[in-house]
Amino acid sequence: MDEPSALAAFAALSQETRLRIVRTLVRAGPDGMPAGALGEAIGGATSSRLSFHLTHLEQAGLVISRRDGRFIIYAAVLPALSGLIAFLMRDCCQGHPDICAPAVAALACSCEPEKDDANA
Amino acid sequence: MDEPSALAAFAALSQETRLRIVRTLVRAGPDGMPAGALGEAIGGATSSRLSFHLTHLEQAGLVISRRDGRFIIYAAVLPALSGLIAFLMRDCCQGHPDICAPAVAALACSCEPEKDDANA
DNA sequence: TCAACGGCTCAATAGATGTTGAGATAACAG
DNA sequence: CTGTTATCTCAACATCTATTGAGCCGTTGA
Repeated sequence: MDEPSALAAFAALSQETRLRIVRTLVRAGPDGMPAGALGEAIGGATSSRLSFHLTHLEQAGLVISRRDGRFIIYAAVLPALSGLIAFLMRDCCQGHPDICAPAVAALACSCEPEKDDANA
Repeated sequence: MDEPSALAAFAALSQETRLRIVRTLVRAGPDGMPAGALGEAIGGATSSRLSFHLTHLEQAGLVISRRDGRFIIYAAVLPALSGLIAFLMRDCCQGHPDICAPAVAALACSCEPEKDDANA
């Protein structure tokens, strides 16, 4: 993750429609979901607007697309998201992990939606 | 962390000068550094430009300021940064940690300044 | 082949954003 | 009190960005 990539990613995430798209795709998991369903999930997005934002997100490397019949399936790119924050937090504590430990711990919790379901 | 806050934070980070400010402050640690030194560290920022961006970052909750004599010291707000990615990754694996484990692991490594940073 | 459907592309418009330069404010030293 | 340093404020301008609506492309099934 270099500076231009990070800038592009943050810019992509700084827009309401795009942020909702990414969050919806994160929840959708690795299988992703088609553009149309995405539009319904986030609400009030015309075909053209949705396409514009999806293209923007794909160019920023935050989502990927694949065609399945007449649908186009989009999915979130999790490594891009984590790489983003890694870029931001790099050298955050200069060898003093106690400084940033709370921050890192908060991140790990985002994987556990309250239910302590075991591994898979 | 709610959606409007996250949008403001991502917008704040989507600008080259501001991203550099935040990263410089993250490296500077909890003690922060004065605006002038910050300007020299990131290069080519006039007083007015720097102030504009610092105000923007402070309103987004990513940095805080305090006056020390005739200096104004700025420092990064680490919880805001981690809260940001937690908001983004929430429910990322729906109870299947193996999906997002690599992403989370990448974040934890950002505390170790072992790898050489080739930022642009 | 055709029509229906899902999604994309394009150009124009309106709104948001960053930069600049001059000036103002606050604190310190003499 | 005066000058200097450090930083902020303000208004104008140039630039970038999002939205809209019309139209196009590819896939499917009869």
